[in-house]
Amino acid sequence: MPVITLPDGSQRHFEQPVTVRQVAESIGAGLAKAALAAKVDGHEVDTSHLIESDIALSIITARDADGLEVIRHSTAHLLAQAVKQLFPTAQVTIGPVIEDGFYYDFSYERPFTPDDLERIERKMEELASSNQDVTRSVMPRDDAAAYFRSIGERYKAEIIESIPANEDISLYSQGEFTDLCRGPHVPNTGHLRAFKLMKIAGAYWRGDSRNEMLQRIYGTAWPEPKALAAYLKRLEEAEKRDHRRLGRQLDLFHFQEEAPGMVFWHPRGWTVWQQIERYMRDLLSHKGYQEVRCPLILDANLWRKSGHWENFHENMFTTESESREYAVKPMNCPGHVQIYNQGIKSYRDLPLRLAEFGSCHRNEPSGALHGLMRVRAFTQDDGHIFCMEEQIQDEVSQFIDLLQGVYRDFGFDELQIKLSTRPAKRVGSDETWDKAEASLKMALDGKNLEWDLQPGEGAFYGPKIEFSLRDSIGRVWQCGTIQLDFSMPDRLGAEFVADDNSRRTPVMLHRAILGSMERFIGILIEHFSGYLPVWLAPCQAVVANISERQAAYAAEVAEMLKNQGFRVESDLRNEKIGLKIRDHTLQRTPYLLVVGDREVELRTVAVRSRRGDDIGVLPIDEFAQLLSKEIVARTIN
RNA sequence: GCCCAUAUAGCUCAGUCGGUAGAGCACUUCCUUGGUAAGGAAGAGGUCACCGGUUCGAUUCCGGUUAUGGGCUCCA
Repeated sequence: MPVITLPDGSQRHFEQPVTVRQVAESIGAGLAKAALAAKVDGHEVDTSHLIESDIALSIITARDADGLEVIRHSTAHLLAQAVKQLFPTAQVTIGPVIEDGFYYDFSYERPFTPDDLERIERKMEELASSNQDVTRSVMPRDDAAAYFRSIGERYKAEIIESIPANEDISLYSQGEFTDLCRGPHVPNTGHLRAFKLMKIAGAYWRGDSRNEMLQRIYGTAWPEPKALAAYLKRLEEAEKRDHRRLGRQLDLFHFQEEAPGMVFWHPRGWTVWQQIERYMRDLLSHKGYQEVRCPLILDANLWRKSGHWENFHENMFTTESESREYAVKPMNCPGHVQIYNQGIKSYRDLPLRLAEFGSCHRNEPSGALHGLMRVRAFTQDDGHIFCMEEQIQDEVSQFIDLLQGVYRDFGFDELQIKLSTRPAKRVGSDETWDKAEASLKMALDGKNLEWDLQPGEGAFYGPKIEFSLRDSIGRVWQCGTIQLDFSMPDRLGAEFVADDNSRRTPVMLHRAILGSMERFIGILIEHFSGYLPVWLAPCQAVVANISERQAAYAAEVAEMLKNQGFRVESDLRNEKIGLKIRDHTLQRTPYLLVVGDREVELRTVAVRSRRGDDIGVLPIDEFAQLLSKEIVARTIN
C-alpha cells in the first residue's frame, strides 16, 4: 500500500502497487498523456515502473530538461531501429545523448551516404508515427550477451560482457527492435515528433584510433517542431559569425594551399593583432615582466635535453644544415631558460618574469586544422616566471588578477576555472606536489573564485590551472593557463644562489592569458560577430562625402583624425551615400561620418553608428572626443 | 593520421547524361552629383585545384595527390 509524495509535498495513497502511469492518471489525464518518464526517489524510471513502496515521485515531461534527454535517447533508439530495418546487416553499438541531440554508431560494410541519411530519416518518421509502444524487460547479463550474440550483434554483446556478471541488464523493445539500455525511455514512439538527422561521420570503436572505424550518425531532437526550427535557426546564426567567413568578408586574413594551417594576415587583420599585442605589451611591462625574443630554430639537442624531442618529435618541424639537426620551436620555454641561464642568478633576482609573443610551429595532424582555432604556426602570449617555491602562491594570485582584467577588457564576463592535480606518471616528490597544489588552491580560494578540480589531469611536470571564457553564444573556450614546472629548470640547468649561498633550482611557471593570438582573434571575431569594439576595430571611422563637392573636406577630416591617432579612412567614391552606408555597415566600421554641403559649411560631421543609430551632427573635435572616450573605456557596442 | 563530403571567375553559386562554360555581387570605363543599407549602361575576367588513366575528344567518367569542410583521434 504505497504512499507517494509528489513534488508539491502532497501525498497520494494507493491500496495496491501502481505504475507511474497510473499515478499520473490519478493526477490528470493531461499529465498521463505528457508523461515521458519519472523520478522515483531521485532515480529515473519509465512510466511503466511499478511502485510498491512509499516513495517520492516526480513525473518527467518534455518540458523538463530530463524529459528532453529521454526524448533524445529514445530518438537515438528510433534511429537504430530505422537503420536495422533498412540495413539489416548493420550492427548497432552505442547511441548516447549529447548537447542538442544524440548520435548512434553503427558498424556497416560501407559508409552511409547522404541519400541513406534521408531514407533513414523518412523511416524514422514512419516508425514514430506508427505509435509503437516501448517496453522494458530485464535479463541476467549472460542471457543478454547470449541473446545479442545470437542475433549477430557482436558489439552489443561485447558491451554487455564488460558489465559485471551478477548484474541484470535492462532491454528496451519497440516493434521488432530490441536494444540494451539503462533507460528510461518514452512509453511510445509517438512522443518523438521533432527530430532531424544532421550528419554522418566516422568514429573509432570505443574512441580508440587503433580500432575499427564505425559509421556515426548525428541527429538532433526536440519536444516539438517549433523548438527544432529554433535550433536550426540558431545554427544558421552561428554560421554567420564563423570567423573564417567573417575573416574573408572583413578582409582580415586568408589561408592558402601552400601553407596549410598558417595564416596570411591582411592589413586589417594585422591591425587587430597589433592592437591586442600593444595592449598586452603595455600591461605586462607594468606587471613586472620583461619582454624577450628567442630564435625560432634551435639545435635538436636542446629539444632532446628539454624532453620535447622524445615526446613530440613527430609533431615538430625539423631542418638541417651542415649535418646539424635543428627543430623549429614548438614552444618558448627552453629559449627562456637559456636567457635565464645567462649570468648567475641570486634569490634576490626572483621572481624573474620573462614574456614573449612567441612564434611557435607544431606540425598538427592535417585533420585537426580548423581556421584560426587550430593552426600549425601560432603566437603565444607566453611568459615564464622563475621563482622560489614560497613565491608560487603570490605569483599565481597576481597572475589571476591580471588575467581577469584582460578578459574583462575584451568583453568576456564569465570565467571557468579548472585545477588539475598530480597524474600517476610524474616527476618531483610528493612533498613538492603537496606544496604546489596547496599554493594553487590557496591562490584560487584567496580570491573567492569557483573552480573545478580535475584530479590526475595535471602535466607530468606539475599541476596547472586552466581558465576558460564563455562567449556571447555560450561556447566555452580554454585560453589562459598557469602551469607549475618542477622538471624543465632542472633538465636545462637553471639555478640560483640562495640566501645560504647554496645552489638551488627555481620553480618555473608557464603562463599565458590569451593562449594563441590567432585563436584568440578567432574567438573575438565570433564573440562579437565581427563587431569588434572601437579600440580593436581595424578601421574606426570612415568619412564619406555625398557628392564630389565635399571630397576635399572629407579627405581633410579623415587626415585630421588620423593625425590624432585614430584609424580613419575616407570614402570618396562616386557613389550614392546609401551605397557607402551599406558597404561600411557590412564592414562593421563603428562610425560613418557623412559630409554634405551642410557639414562643410559648419565644419561638422553627421555621425551614424554601424548599428544604424543617428548620433547626430558633431563638430570634428567633439567626434574625436567621443572616439577617445570609447577607446579608453574599451566600450563594447 | 582515420572516415565521409567538397574543389567551376576575386566572392556566393548554377551548369555540362563526355564536344574546352554561365549568373549575381565585386572589378574597369562611361553616364549620373545623388542626404542615411544596393542609381544606370557597357566591358574585361576562367588551363573548371593539381597529376595521371580511359576516350577521336575529359571541366564532366576512373585512379592518385593537395587543400578545405564535417566528425573521430590528437593538442607539450
